[in-house]
Amino acid sequence: MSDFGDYLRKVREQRRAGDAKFSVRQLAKRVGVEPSYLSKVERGQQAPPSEKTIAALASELGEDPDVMLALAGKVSGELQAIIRRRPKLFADLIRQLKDLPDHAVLRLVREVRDGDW
Amino acid sequence: MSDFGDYLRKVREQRRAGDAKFSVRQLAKRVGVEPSYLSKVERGQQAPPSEKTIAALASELGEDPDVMLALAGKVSGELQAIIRRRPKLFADLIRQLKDLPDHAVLRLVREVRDGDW
DNA sequence: TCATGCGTGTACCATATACGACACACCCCG
DNA sequence: CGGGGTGTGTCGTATATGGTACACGCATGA
Repeated sequence: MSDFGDYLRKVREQRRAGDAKFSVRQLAKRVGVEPSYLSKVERGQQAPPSEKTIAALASELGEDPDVMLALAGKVSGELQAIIRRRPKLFADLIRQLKDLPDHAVLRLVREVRDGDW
Repeated sequence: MSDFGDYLRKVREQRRAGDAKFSVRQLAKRVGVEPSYLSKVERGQQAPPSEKTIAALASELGEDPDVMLALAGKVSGELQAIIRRRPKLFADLIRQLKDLPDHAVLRLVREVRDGDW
């Protein structure tokens, strides 16, 4: 049940179909880890990498870092820092939004972006 | 520069002024850790405890767990799980709210709470 | 045939996290 | 003066995290 590994493998193989630069070995090299390590991660024999490594993978693969981190069971340190600055405020808000449907949350995002906030 | 330790000590000593049950030893016992450990945490000789222990401390002291976790440099696993379920949505929203003043965010919280969402 | 690249198996490891165990010196009060 | 409670110093440690190092067998193409 390695969500992260399965996803990583799937994406990498897709990229690889059109570009040999996406072999385990070459990707590992660009990302800065050992090929055997990356291989184990893909097969779920190894827990997902650190945030730093995941970010590098996402960047190389053209994927969303937040999504990949989520699959790894993590939340980016940057987001955590934002929350920590105003813990009550953000904790309340997030809990309120927990069960709201996507479109409602999205509406909020847009409202904030476009509004005179 | 131990934010967490200083805060903990301050709060505990306040409670202690009116109730001897808030000695290091007795609080430690209720919380389920060794007194020497708690003492070191208060003085910043020891990194802040785990989320579980912080939650127990907050509960015993009548403090907000999210605030104490924030002082410890953490974000509750519960909140992280909410974010992980819809990473893009929440990541976008949180980043948008990053520099908004408190009252604006608060307005949002209320809006969601009261609205026909 | 042989160098090159591929994915992977095995073994090992450095650092961080989150504490526990125990003893010591001090103070109070009965 | 002794028994209980107080805070703290020292030492040790189990587990998790996030990897590295190296070798093996297979494929492929020159």
